[in-house]
Amino acid sequence: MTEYEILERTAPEAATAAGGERKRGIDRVIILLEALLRQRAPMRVGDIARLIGAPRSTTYEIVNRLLEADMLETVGTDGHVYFGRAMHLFGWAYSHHNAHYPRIIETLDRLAAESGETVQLCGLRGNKYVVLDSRDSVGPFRISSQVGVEVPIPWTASGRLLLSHMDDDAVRAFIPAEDYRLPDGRWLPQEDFLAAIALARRQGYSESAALADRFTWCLAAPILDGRGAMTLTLCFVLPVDTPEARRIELLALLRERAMGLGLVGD
Amino acid sequence: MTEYEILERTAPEAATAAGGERKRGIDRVIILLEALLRQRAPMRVGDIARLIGAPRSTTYEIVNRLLEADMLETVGTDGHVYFGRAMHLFGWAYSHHNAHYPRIIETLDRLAAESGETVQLCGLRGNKYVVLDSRDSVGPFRISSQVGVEVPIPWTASGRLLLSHMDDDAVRAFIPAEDYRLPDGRWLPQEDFLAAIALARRQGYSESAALADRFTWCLAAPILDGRGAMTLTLCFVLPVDTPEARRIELLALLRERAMGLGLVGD
DNA sequence: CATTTTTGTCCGATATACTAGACTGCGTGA
DNA sequence: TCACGCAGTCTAGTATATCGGACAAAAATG
Repeated sequence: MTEYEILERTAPEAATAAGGERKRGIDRVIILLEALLRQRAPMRVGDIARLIGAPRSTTYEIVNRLLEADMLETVGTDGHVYFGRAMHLFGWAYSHHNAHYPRIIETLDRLAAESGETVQLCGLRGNKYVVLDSRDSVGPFRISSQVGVEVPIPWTASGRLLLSHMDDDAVRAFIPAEDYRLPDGRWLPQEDFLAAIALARRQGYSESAALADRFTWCLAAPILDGRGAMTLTLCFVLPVDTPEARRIELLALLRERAMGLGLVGD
Repeated sequence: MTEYEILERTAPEAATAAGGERKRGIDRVIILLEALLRQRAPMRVGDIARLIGAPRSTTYEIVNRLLEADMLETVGTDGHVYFGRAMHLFGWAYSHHNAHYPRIIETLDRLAAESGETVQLCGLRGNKYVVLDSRDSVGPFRISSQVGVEVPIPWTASGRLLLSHMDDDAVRAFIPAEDYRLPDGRWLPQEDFLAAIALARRQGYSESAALADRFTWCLAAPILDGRGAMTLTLCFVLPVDTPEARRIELLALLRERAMGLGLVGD
Protein backbone atom coordinates (compact mmCIF):
# COMPACT_ATOMS: atom_id res chain seq x y z
CA MET A 1 0.00 0.00 0.00
CA THR A 2 1.42 3.36 -0.95
CA GLU A 3 1.54 6.22 1.46
CA TYR A 4 -1.02 8.02 -0.67
CA GLU A 5 -3.59 5.31 -0.31
CA ILE A 6 -3.29 5.60 3.44
CA LEU A 7 -3.72 9.34 3.23
CA GLU A 8 -6.71 9.01 0.98
CA ARG A 9 -8.31 6.75 3.50
CA THR A 10 -7.97 9.28 6.31
CA ALA A 11 -9.02 12.29 4.26
CA PRO A 12 -11.02 11.04 1.32
CA GLU A 13 -12.93 14.28 0.81
CA ALA A 14 -9.79 16.17 0.01
CA ALA A 15 -8.59 13.58 -2.44
CA THR A 16 -11.78 13.82 -4.42
CA ALA A 17 -11.46 17.59 -4.71
CA ALA A 18 -12.82 18.66 -8.05
CA GLY A 19 -10.12 18.60 -10.72
CA GLY A 20 -9.85 20.88 -13.70
CA GLU A 21 -10.41 24.01 -11.68
CA ARG A 22 -7.86 26.71 -11.81
CA LYS A 23 -7.02 28.10 -8.38
CA ARG A 24 -4.76 30.87 -7.29
CA GLY A 25 -1.46 30.34 -5.57
CA ILE A 26 -2.56 31.75 -2.23
CA ASP A 27 -5.42 29.31 -2.02
CA ARG A 28 -3.15 26.44 -2.89
CA VAL A 29 -0.71 27.50 -0.19
CA ILE A 30 -3.41 27.65 2.46
CA ILE A 31 -4.87 24.30 1.46
CA LEU A 32 -1.40 22.80 1.40
CA LEU A 33 -0.49 23.99 4.87
CA GLU A 34 -3.79 22.83 6.32
CA ALA A 35 -3.29 19.44 4.73
CA LEU A 36 0.19 19.18 6.19
CA LEU A 37 -1.20 20.08 9.61
CA ARG A 38 -3.87 17.39 9.42
CA GLN A 39 -1.36 14.85 8.24
CA ARG A 40 1.09 15.73 11.02
CA ALA A 41 3.95 14.18 9.09
CA PRO A 42 6.33 15.09 6.29
CA MET A 43 4.93 14.33 2.84
CA ARG A 44 6.36 13.96 -0.62
CA VAL A 45 5.44 16.51 -3.22
CA GLY A 46 3.62 14.01 -5.38
CA ASP A 47 1.43 12.92 -2.48
CA ILE A 48 0.71 16.50 -1.52
CA ALA A 49 -0.39 17.21 -5.06
CA ARG A 50 -2.85 14.36 -5.04
CA LEU A 51 -4.06 15.06 -1.53
CA ILE A 52 -4.90 18.68 -2.21
CA GLY A 53 -6.09 18.04 -5.74
CA ALA A 54 -3.56 20.29 -7.43
CA PRO A 55 -1.57 19.67 -10.61
CA ARG A 56 1.86 18.29 -9.97
CA SER A 57 3.66 21.07 -11.77
CA THR A 58 1.85 23.70 -9.74
CA THR A 59 2.56 21.87 -6.52
CA TYR A 60 6.28 21.71 -7.26
CA GLU A 61 6.28 25.40 -8.03
CA ILE A 62 4.55 26.30 -4.78
CA VAL A 63 6.49 23.91 -2.59
CA ASN A 64 9.77 25.22 -3.96
CA ARG A 65 8.77 28.78 -3.27
CA LEU A 66 7.77 27.90 0.29
CA LEU A 67 11.02 26.04 0.81
CA GLU A 68 12.89 29.13 -0.31
CA ALA A 69 10.98 31.18 2.24
CA ASP A 70 11.66 28.62 4.97
CA MET A 71 7.98 28.12 5.53
CA LEU A 72 8.60 24.52 4.54
CA GLU A 73 11.75 22.48 4.83
CA THR A 74 12.92 19.20 3.42
CA VAL A 75 13.00 16.26 5.79
CA GLY A 76 15.27 13.33 5.13
CA THR A 77 16.68 12.50 1.73
CA ASP A 78 13.71 11.25 -0.26
CA GLY A 79 11.88 14.43 -0.97
CA HIS A 80 9.65 14.71 2.07
CA VAL A 81 8.75 18.22 3.19
CA TYR A 82 7.25 19.59 6.37
CA PHE A 83 6.83 22.92 8.11
CA GLY A 84 9.95 25.08 8.27
CA ARG A 85 11.59 27.34 10.77
CA ALA A 86 9.77 30.46 9.59
CA MET A 87 6.55 28.88 10.83
CA HIS A 88 8.04 28.47 14.27
CA LEU A 89 8.88 32.16 14.36
CA PHE A 90 5.47 33.26 13.09
CA GLY A 91 3.77 31.01 15.61
CA TRP A 92 5.97 32.25 18.42
CA ALA A 93 5.12 35.82 17.50
CA TYR A 94 1.42 34.94 17.56
CA SER A 95 1.47 33.33 21.00
CA HIS A 96 3.72 35.84 22.66
CA HIS A 97 1.78 38.78 21.38
CA ASN A 98 -0.47 38.01 24.32
CA ALA A 99 1.73 39.56 26.99
CA HIS A 100 1.03 36.94 29.63
CA TYR A 101 1.30 33.92 27.42
CA PRO A 102 4.54 32.93 29.18
CA ARG A 103 2.63 32.89 32.46
CA ILE A 104 -0.04 30.69 30.94
CA ILE A 105 2.58 28.20 29.79
CA GLU A 106 4.25 28.29 33.17
CA THR A 107 0.92 27.51 34.79
CA LEU A 108 0.39 24.67 32.35
CA ASP A 109 3.79 23.26 33.27
CA ARG A 110 3.21 23.54 36.99
CA LEU A 111 -0.24 21.99 36.86
CA ALA A 112 1.17 19.07 34.92
CA ALA A 113 4.17 18.67 37.20
CA GLU A 114 2.14 18.87 40.41
CA SER A 115 -0.70 16.62 39.33
CA GLY A 116 1.02 14.21 36.98
CA GLU A 117 -2.12 14.36 34.83
CA THR A 118 -2.61 15.50 31.25
CA VAL A 119 -3.23 19.24 31.11
CA GLN A 120 -4.21 21.18 28.01
CA LEU A 121 -4.54 24.73 26.82
CA CYS A 122 -7.56 24.96 24.56
CA GLY A 123 -9.31 27.42 22.31
CA LEU A 124 -11.45 27.73 19.22
CA ARG A 125 -10.43 27.89 15.61
CA GLY A 126 -13.34 28.91 13.49
CA ASN A 127 -16.22 26.75 14.66
CA LYS A 128 -14.04 23.93 15.87
CA TYR A 129 -12.21 23.23 19.10
CA VAL A 130 -8.43 22.84 19.11
CA VAL A 131 -5.80 21.97 21.68
CA LEU A 132 -3.18 24.73 21.55
CA ASP A 133 -0.64 23.10 23.83
CA SER A 134 -0.55 20.22 26.24
CA ARG A 135 1.51 18.40 28.82
CA ASP A 136 0.82 14.70 28.75
CA SER A 137 0.55 12.57 31.86
CA VAL A 138 3.35 10.17 32.45
CA GLY A 139 1.89 6.84 33.57
CA PRO A 140 2.09 3.62 31.53
CA PHE A 141 -1.32 4.28 29.94
CA ARG A 142 -0.88 7.87 29.16
CA ILE A 143 -3.79 9.86 27.86
CA SER A 144 -2.23 12.01 25.22
CA SER A 145 -3.74 14.44 22.82
CA GLN A 146 -2.89 15.96 19.49
CA VAL A 147 -2.21 19.64 19.43
CA GLY A 148 -3.79 21.29 16.42
CA VAL A 149 -6.37 18.65 15.56
CA GLU A 150 -9.81 20.15 15.08
CA VAL A 151 -12.66 18.60 17.04
CA PRO A 152 -16.40 19.41 17.05
CA ILE A 153 -17.11 21.79 19.89
CA PRO A 154 -19.96 19.75 21.45
CA TRP A 155 -17.53 16.89 22.10
CA THR A 156 -15.60 18.89 24.66
CA ALA A 157 -16.01 20.32 28.13
CA SER A 158 -13.97 23.38 27.21
CA GLY A 159 -16.26 24.04 24.29
CA ARG A 160 -19.12 24.73 26.67
CA LEU A 161 -17.10 27.47 28.32
CA LEU A 162 -15.76 28.91 25.11
CA LEU A 163 -19.29 29.46 23.82
CA SER A 164 -20.65 30.89 27.04
CA HIS A 165 -20.57 34.46 25.74
CA MET A 166 -23.06 33.50 22.98
CA ASP A 167 -26.83 33.38 23.32
CA ASP A 168 -28.76 30.30 22.25
CA ASP A 169 -29.49 31.53 18.75
CA ALA A 170 -25.87 32.41 18.14
CA VAL A 171 -24.83 28.94 19.24
CA ARG A 172 -27.45 27.31 17.04
CA ALA A 173 -26.17 29.27 14.07
CA PHE A 174 -22.53 28.58 14.92
CA ILE A 175 -22.43 24.81 15.33
CA PRO A 176 -22.88 22.64 12.22
CA ALA A 177 -25.60 20.04 12.67
CA GLU A 178 -23.25 17.10 12.20
CA ASP A 179 -21.07 18.23 15.07
CA TYR A 180 -23.71 17.07 17.53
CA ARG A 181 -23.00 13.50 16.55
CA LEU A 182 -20.60 12.14 19.15
CA PRO A 183 -17.75 9.81 18.21
CA ASP A 184 -19.66 6.79 19.47
CA GLY A 185 -22.55 7.57 17.15
CA ARG A 186 -24.95 9.01 19.75
CA TRP A 187 -26.58 12.33 18.90
CA LEU A 188 -26.32 15.00 21.56
CA PRO A 189 -29.64 16.90 21.63
CA GLN A 190 -29.06 20.53 20.84
CA GLU A 191 -31.13 21.62 23.83
CA ASP A 192 -28.94 19.56 26.15
CA PHE A 193 -25.90 21.28 24.71
CA LEU A 194 -27.43 24.72 25.19
CA ALA A 195 -28.30 23.82 28.77
CA ALA A 196 -24.75 22.63 29.36
CA ILE A 197 -23.41 25.94 28.08
CA ALA A 198 -25.73 27.83 30.42
CA LEU A 199 -24.57 25.66 33.29
CA ALA A 200 -20.93 26.26 32.44
CA ARG A 201 -21.61 29.99 32.33
CA ARG A 202 -23.19 29.92 35.79
CA GLN A 203 -20.59 27.68 37.36
CA GLY A 204 -17.52 29.20 35.79
CA TYR A 205 -16.21 25.78 34.91
CA SER A 206 -17.24 22.75 32.93
CA GLU A 207 -17.00 19.06 33.50
CA SER A 208 -17.77 16.16 31.22
CA ALA A 209 -17.52 12.42 31.51
CA ALA A 210 -17.15 10.01 28.62
CA LEU A 211 -18.03 12.65 26.07
CA ALA A 212 -15.33 12.57 23.42
CA ASP A 213 -14.50 8.99 24.36
CA ARG A 214 -15.48 6.40 26.92
CA PHE A 215 -12.44 6.55 29.16
CA THR A 216 -11.79 10.21 29.91
CA TRP A 217 -13.20 12.71 32.34
CA CYS A 218 -12.52 16.34 31.46
CA LEU A 219 -12.38 19.35 33.73
CA ALA A 220 -12.14 22.80 32.16
CA ALA A 221 -11.73 26.30 33.57
CA PRO A 222 -11.64 29.57 31.65
CA ILE A 223 -8.78 32.03 31.31
CA LEU A 224 -10.23 35.51 31.03
CA ASP A 225 -8.31 37.95 28.90
CA GLY A 226 -7.84 41.65 29.54
CA ARG A 227 -11.39 42.53 28.50
CA GLY A 228 -12.99 39.64 30.37
CA ALA A 229 -13.55 37.59 27.24
CA MET A 230 -13.19 33.85 27.52
CA THR A 231 -11.03 32.77 24.62
CA LEU A 232 -8.84 30.16 26.26
CA THR A 233 -9.36 27.38 28.74
CA LEU A 234 -7.14 25.18 30.85
CA CYS A 235 -8.28 21.63 31.23
CA PHE A 236 -7.43 18.33 32.87
CA VAL A 237 -7.99 15.14 30.94
CA LEU A 238 -8.39 12.42 33.58
CA PRO A 239 -8.98 8.69 33.42
CA VAL A 240 -12.71 8.23 33.86
CA ASP A 241 -12.22 6.14 37.01
CA THR A 242 -10.43 8.92 38.90
CA PRO A 243 -11.92 8.99 42.44
CA GLU A 244 -14.37 11.79 43.06
CA ALA A 245 -12.31 13.25 45.88
CA ARG A 246 -9.37 13.68 43.60
CA ARG A 247 -11.50 15.15 40.85
CA ILE A 248 -12.82 17.74 43.26
CA GLU A 249 -9.34 18.55 44.43
CA LEU A 250 -8.02 18.91 40.89
CA LEU A 251 -10.99 21.02 39.84
CA ALA A 252 -10.33 23.43 42.68
CA LEU A 253 -6.66 23.62 41.77
CA LEU A 254 -7.47 24.18 38.12
CA ARG A 255 -9.99 26.92 38.83
CA GLU A 256 -7.66 28.70 41.20
CA ARG A 257 -4.78 28.71 38.73
CA ALA A 258 -6.94 29.70 35.77
CA MET A 259 -8.45 32.50 37.83
CA GLY A 260 -4.97 33.69 38.75
CA LEU A 261 -4.15 34.13 35.07
CA GLY A 262 -7.04 36.28 34.06
CA LEU A 263 -8.13 39.85 34.59
CA VAL A 264 -4.63 41.15 35.14
CA GLY A 265 -5.06 44.13 32.83
CA ASP A 266 -3.42 43.89 29.46
CA MET B 1 4.25 61.16 13.26
CA THR B 2 2.21 58.35 11.75
CA GLU B 3 2.92 54.78 12.54
CA TYR B 4 4.08 54.32 8.98
CA GLU B 5 6.80 56.88 9.26
CA ILE B 6 8.16 55.05 12.27
CA LEU B 7 8.09 51.81 10.34
CA GLU B 8 9.82 53.35 7.37
CA ARG B 9 12.57 54.53 9.61
CA THR B 10 13.26 51.05 10.94
CA ALA B 11 13.02 49.30 7.60
CA PRO B 12 13.69 51.87 4.92
CA GLU B 13 14.79 49.35 2.32
CA ALA B 14 11.40 47.68 2.27
CA ALA B 15 9.53 50.93 1.94
CA THR B 16 11.47 51.86 -1.15
CA ALA B 17 10.67 48.53 -2.79
CA ALA B 18 10.34 49.11 -6.49
CA GLY B 19 6.76 49.95 -7.42
CA GLY B 20 5.02 49.17 -10.66
CA GLU B 21 6.14 45.56 -10.69
CA ARG B 22 3.53 42.91 -10.82
CA LYS B 23 4.14 40.15 -8.31
CA ARG B 24 2.29 36.98 -7.60
CA GLY B 25 0.17 36.39 -4.57
CA ILE B 26 2.46 33.85 -2.97
CA ASP B 27 5.36 36.26 -3.05
CA ARG B 28 3.22 39.00 -1.55
CA VAL B 29 2.14 36.66 1.23
CA ILE B 30 5.69 35.70 2.07
CA ILE B 31 6.89 39.29 2.06
CA LEU B 32 3.91 40.32 4.16
CA LEU B 33 4.52 37.69 6.82
CA GLU B 34 8.21 38.50 6.99
CA ALA B 35 7.41 42.17 7.37
CA LEU B 36 4.97 41.43 10.18
CA LEU B 37 7.64 39.34 11.89
CA ARG B 38 10.19 42.13 11.70
CA GLN B 39 7.68 44.65 12.94
CA ARG B 40 6.64 42.43 15.86
CA ALA B 41 3.39 44.34 16.24
CA PRO B 42 -0.06 44.45 14.68
CA MET B 43 -0.26 46.73 11.64
CA ARG B 44 -3.03 48.35 9.69
CA VAL B 45 -3.61 47.19 6.15
CA GLY B 46 -2.70 50.54 4.65
CA ASP B 47 0.62 50.55 6.45
CA ILE B 48 1.34 46.99 5.41
CA ALA B 49 0.68 47.93 1.81
CA ARG B 50 3.18 50.76 1.92
CA LEU B 51 5.72 48.81 3.91
CA ILE B 52 5.82 45.91 1.49
CA GLY B 53 5.40 48.08 -1.57
CA ALA B 54 2.17 46.46 -2.74
CA PRO B 55 -0.95 48.12 -4.14
CA ARG B 56 -3.60 48.76 -1.54
CA SER B 57 -6.27 46.77 -3.35
CA THR B 58 -3.98 43.77 -3.61
CA THR B 59 -3.04 44.02 0.03
CA TYR B 60 -6.66 44.06 1.14
CA GLU B 61 -7.34 41.07 -1.04
CA ILE B 62 -4.46 39.09 0.44
CA VAL B 63 -5.00 40.14 4.03
CA ASN B 64 -8.65 39.16 3.83
CA ARG B 65 -7.80 35.77 2.44
CA LEU B 66 -5.24 35.20 5.21
CA LEU B 67 -7.73 36.33 7.84
CA GLU B 68 -10.20 33.81 6.49
CA ALA B 69 -7.57 31.10 6.81
CA ASP B 70 -6.72 32.20 10.34
CA MET B 71 -3.13 32.82 9.37
CA LEU B 72 -3.75 36.42 10.37
CA GLU B 73 -6.25 37.79 12.84
CA THR B 74 -7.61 41.22 13.61
CA VAL B 75 -6.33 42.89 16.75
CA GLY B 76 -8.38 45.54 18.47
CA THR B 77 -11.05 47.55 16.74
CA ASP B 78 -9.16 49.82 14.38
CA GLY B 79 -8.17 47.44 11.66
CA HIS B 80 -4.85 46.19 12.95
CA VAL B 81 -3.88 42.66 11.97
CA TYR B 82 -1.28 40.25 13.28
CA PHE B 83 -0.46 36.56 13.07
CA GLY B 84 -3.38 34.22 13.69
CA ARG B 85 -3.96 30.96 15.44
CA ALA B 86 -3.18 28.84 12.42
CA MET B 87 0.40 30.08 12.63
CA HIS B 88 0.66 28.86 16.19
CA LEU B 89 -0.44 25.41 15.11
CA PHE B 90 1.91 25.29 12.11
CA GLY B 91 4.78 26.45 14.29
CA TRP B 92 3.94 23.96 16.99
CA ALA B 93 3.91 21.20 14.40
CA TYR B 94 7.32 22.33 13.17
CA SER B 95 8.96 22.35 16.59
CA HIS B 96 7.43 19.17 17.86
CA HIS B 97 8.28 17.23 14.76
CA ASN B 98 11.67 16.95 16.42
CA ALA B 99 10.74 14.23 18.89
CA HIS B 100 12.84 15.58 21.73
CA TYR B 101 11.91 19.20 21.38
CA PRO B 102 9.92 19.01 24.63
CA ARG B 103 13.09 17.88 26.40
CA ILE B 104 15.01 20.77 24.93
CA ILE B 105 12.43 23.24 26.22
CA GLU B 106 12.44 21.58 29.60
CA THR B 107 16.20 21.96 29.73
CA LEU B 108 15.88 25.59 28.75
CA ASP B 109 13.39 26.14 31.57
CA ARG B 110 15.55 24.38 34.13
CA LEU B 111 18.72 26.20 33.16
CA ALA B 112 16.90 29.49 33.47
CA ALA B 113 15.29 28.61 36.79
CA GLU B 114 18.50 27.30 38.34
CA SER B 115 20.77 30.08 37.15
CA GLY B 116 18.44 33.04 37.03
CA GLU B 117 20.26 34.14 33.87
CA THR B 118 19.01 34.65 30.36
CA VAL B 119 19.10 31.39 28.40
CA GLN B 120 18.41 31.02 24.71
CA LEU B 121 17.79 28.33 22.13
CA CYS B 122 19.47 29.39 18.90
CA GLY B 123 19.76 28.28 15.33
CA LEU B 124 20.25 29.50 11.79
CA ARG B 125 17.73 30.73 9.31
CA GLY B 126 19.25 31.02 5.90
CA ASN B 127 22.57 32.75 6.45
CA LYS B 128 21.46 34.58 9.56
CA TYR B 129 21.36 33.68 13.22
CA VAL B 130 18.03 33.65 15.08
CA VAL B 131 16.92 33.10 18.64
CA LEU B 132 14.25 30.39 18.56
CA ASP B 133 13.16 30.66 22.17
CA SER B 134 14.46 32.24 25.32
CA ARG B 135 13.96 32.61 29.04
CA ASP B 136 14.92 36.05 30.22
CA SER B 137 16.75 36.72 33.45
CA VAL B 138 14.76 38.34 36.17
CA GLY B 139 16.92 41.02 37.80
CA PRO B 140 16.11 44.73 37.61
CA PHE B 141 18.35 45.19 34.59
CA ARG B 142 17.25 42.20 32.65
CA ILE B 143 19.07 41.26 29.51
CA SER B 144 16.31 40.26 27.19
CA SER B 145 16.34 39.22 23.61
CA GLN B 146 13.97 39.15 20.70
CA VAL B 147 12.95 35.76 19.43
CA GLY B 148 12.87 35.68 15.64
CA VAL B 149 15.04 38.69 14.91
CA GLU B 150 17.73 37.91 12.38
CA VAL B 151 21.30 38.77 13.31
CA PRO B 152 24.53 38.41 11.31
CA ILE B 153 26.19 35.15 12.27
CA PRO B 154 29.64 36.66 13.08
CA TRP B 155 28.05 38.70 15.87
CA THR B 156 27.27 35.64 17.92
CA ALA B 157 29.02 32.96 19.92
CA SER B 158 26.49 30.36 18.81
CA GLY B 159 27.16 31.22 15.20
CA ARG B 160 30.70 29.89 15.55
CA LEU B 161 29.36 26.53 16.62
CA LEU B 162 26.57 26.42 14.06
CA LEU B 163 29.09 26.82 11.22
CA SER B 164 31.58 24.34 12.61
CA HIS B 165 30.58 21.64 10.13
CA MET B 166 31.67 23.89 7.24
CA ASP B 167 35.17 24.23 5.87
CA ASP B 168 36.74 27.66 5.45
CA ASP B 169 35.70 28.07 1.83
CA ALA B 170 32.12 27.17 2.58
CA VAL B 171 32.05 29.75 5.36
CA ARG B 172 33.58 32.39 3.11
CA ALA B 173 30.89 31.73 0.51
CA PHE B 174 28.11 31.63 3.09
CA ILE B 175 28.59 34.85 5.03
CA PRO B 176 27.83 38.15 3.26
CA ALA B 177 30.72 40.61 3.49
CA GLU B 178 28.73 43.24 5.37
CA ASP B 179 27.94 40.78 8.17
CA TYR B 180 31.52 41.09 9.42
CA ARG B 181 30.79 44.64 10.44
CA LEU B 182 29.95 44.55 14.14
CA PRO B 183 27.22 46.74 15.61
CA ASP B 184 29.80 49.16 17.04
CA GLY B 185 31.29 49.71 13.58
CA ARG B 186 34.40 47.58 13.98
CA TRP B 187 35.14 45.09 11.22
CA LEU B 188 35.81 41.56 12.32
CA PRO B 189 38.60 40.16 10.12
CA GLN B 190 37.36 37.12 8.24
CA GLU B 191 40.43 35.13 9.25
CA ASP B 192 39.72 35.80 12.92
CA PHE B 193 36.21 34.52 12.41
CA LEU B 194 37.42 31.37 10.68
CA ALA B 195 39.88 30.80 13.51
CA ALA B 196 37.11 31.24 16.05
CA ILE B 197 35.02 28.65 14.24
CA ALA B 198 37.92 26.22 14.29
CA LEU B 199 38.39 26.87 18.00
CA ALA B 200 34.69 26.31 18.70
CA ARG B 201 34.87 23.04 16.76
CA ARG B 202 37.84 21.82 18.84
CA GLN B 203 36.46 22.95 22.17
CA GLY B 204 32.87 21.90 21.64
CA TYR B 205 31.66 25.23 22.95
CA SER B 206 32.00 28.90 22.17
CA GLU B 207 32.43 31.98 24.26
CA SER B 208 32.40 35.63 23.32
CA ALA B 209 32.67 38.87 25.23
CA ALA B 210 31.31 42.20 24.08
CA LEU B 211 30.69 40.97 20.57
CA ALA B 212 27.10 41.85 19.69
CA ASP B 213 27.16 44.61 22.29
CA ARG B 214 29.43 46.01 24.97
CA PHE B 215 27.72 44.64 28.04
CA THR B 216 27.10 40.94 27.41
CA TRP B 217 29.17 37.80 27.68
CA CYS B 218 27.81 34.82 25.78
CA LEU B 219 28.39 31.13 26.37
CA ALA B 220 27.13 28.65 23.80
CA ALA B 221 27.03 24.86 23.65
CA PRO B 222 25.76 22.68 20.81
CA ILE B 223 22.80 20.31 20.78
CA LEU B 224 23.61 17.44 18.47
CA ASP B 225 20.71 15.90 16.60
CA GLY B 226 20.18 12.24 15.78
CA ARG B 227 22.79 12.25 13.03
CA GLY B 228 25.37 14.23 14.97
CA ALA B 229 24.68 17.47 13.11
CA MET B 230 24.87 20.68 15.05
CA THR B 231 21.78 22.65 14.15
CA LEU B 232 20.81 24.10 17.52
CA THR B 233 22.67 25.64 20.42
CA LEU B 234 21.86 26.53 23.97
CA CYS B 235 23.40 29.69 25.27
CA PHE B 236 23.73 31.90 28.31
CA VAL B 237 23.67 35.66 27.87
CA LEU B 238 25.47 37.06 30.91
CA PRO B 239 26.32 40.55 32.07
CA VAL B 240 29.90 41.18 30.97
CA ASP B 241 31.07 41.70 34.55
CA THR B 242 30.03 38.22 35.68
CA PRO B 243 32.91 36.84 37.79
CA GLU B 244 35.08 34.32 36.05
CA ALA B 245 34.37 31.61 38.61
CA ARG B 246 30.67 31.84 37.93
CA ARG B 247 31.19 31.88 34.17
CA ILE B 248 33.18 28.68 34.43
CA GLU B 249 30.53 27.11 36.56
CA LEU B 250 27.74 28.11 34.20
CA LEU B 251 29.71 26.94 31.16
CA ALA B 252 30.14 23.52 32.72
CA LEU B 253 26.43 23.35 33.53
CA LEU B 254 25.48 24.43 30.04
CA ARG B 255 27.74 21.93 28.34
CA GLU B 256 26.55 19.10 30.53
CA ARG B 257 22.89 19.81 29.83
CA ALA B 258 23.40 20.37 26.11
CA MET B 259 25.37 17.15 25.94
CA GLY B 260 22.56 15.33 27.70
CA LEU B 261 20.14 16.37 24.96
CA GLY B 262 22.05 15.14 21.97
CA LEU B 263 22.84 11.81 20.38
CA VAL B 264 19.80 10.06 21.79
CA GLY B 265 18.90 8.39 18.50
CA ASP B 266 15.95 9.87 16.66
C1' DC C 1 16.02 -8.29 -17.21
C1' DA C 2 11.84 -5.78 -19.01
C1' DT C 3 7.90 -3.13 -17.36
C1' DT C 4 5.66 0.10 -14.83
C1' DT C 5 5.39 3.88 -11.81
C1' DT C 6 7.22 8.01 -9.94
C1' DT C 7 10.18 12.11 -9.72
C1' DG C 8 11.52 16.49 -11.01
C1' DT C 9 11.79 19.87 -14.80
C1' DC C 10 10.33 22.35 -18.74
C1' DC C 11 7.16 24.68 -22.15
C1' DG C 12 3.37 26.96 -24.71
C1' DA C 13 -1.40 28.58 -24.32
C1' DT C 14 -4.87 30.96 -21.98
C1' DA C 15 -7.92 31.83 -18.04
C1' DT C 16 -7.46 34.95 -14.53
C1' DA C 17 -5.11 37.22 -10.58
C1' DC C 18 -3.19 41.34 -10.00
C1' DT C 19 -3.06 46.18 -10.73
C1' DA C 20 -4.44 51.06 -11.37
C1' DG C 21 -7.70 53.95 -10.36
C1' DA C 22 -12.21 55.48 -9.20
C1' DC C 23 -15.56 55.88 -5.56
C1' DT C 24 -17.95 56.30 -1.06
C1' DG C 25 -18.06 57.42 3.72
C1' DC C 26 -15.80 58.46 8.00
C1' DG C 27 -13.07 61.21 11.03
C1' DT C 28 -10.09 65.23 11.94
C1' DG C 29 -8.47 69.69 11.96
C1' DA C 30 -8.84 74.43 10.24
C1' DT D 1 -18.52 74.77 6.92
C1' DC D 2 -14.89 72.88 3.85
C1' DA D 3 -10.68 70.38 2.85
C1' DC D 4 -8.04 66.67 3.55
C1' DG D 5 -6.46 61.96 4.36
C1' DC D 6 -7.54 57.34 5.12
C1' DA D 7 -10.39 52.98 5.13
C1' DG D 8 -12.51 49.80 2.58
C1' DT D 9 -14.83 48.17 -1.74
C1' DC D 10 -15.40 47.62 -6.66
C1' DT D 11 -14.31 47.31 -11.72
C1' DA D 12 -12.09 46.66 -16.18
C1' DG D 13 -7.90 45.41 -18.68
C1' DT D 14 -3.82 42.97 -19.34
C1' DA D 15 0.59 40.83 -17.86
C1' DT D 16 1.35 36.44 -16.25
C1' DA D 17 0.70 32.46 -13.09
C1' DT D 18 -1.34 28.32 -13.57
C1' DC D 19 -2.21 24.17 -16.05
C1' DG D 20 -1.83 20.06 -19.00
C1' DG D 21 1.12 17.47 -21.05
C1' DA D 22 5.63 15.96 -22.61
C1' DC D 23 10.14 14.34 -21.29
C1' DA D 24 14.30 11.94 -19.28
C1' DA D 25 15.99 9.77 -15.39
C1' DA D 26 15.32 7.17 -11.34
C1' DA D 27 13.06 3.89 -8.67
C1' DA D 28 10.00 0.32 -7.89
C1' DT D 29 7.86 -3.98 -9.57
C1' DG D 30 7.45 -8.53 -11.47
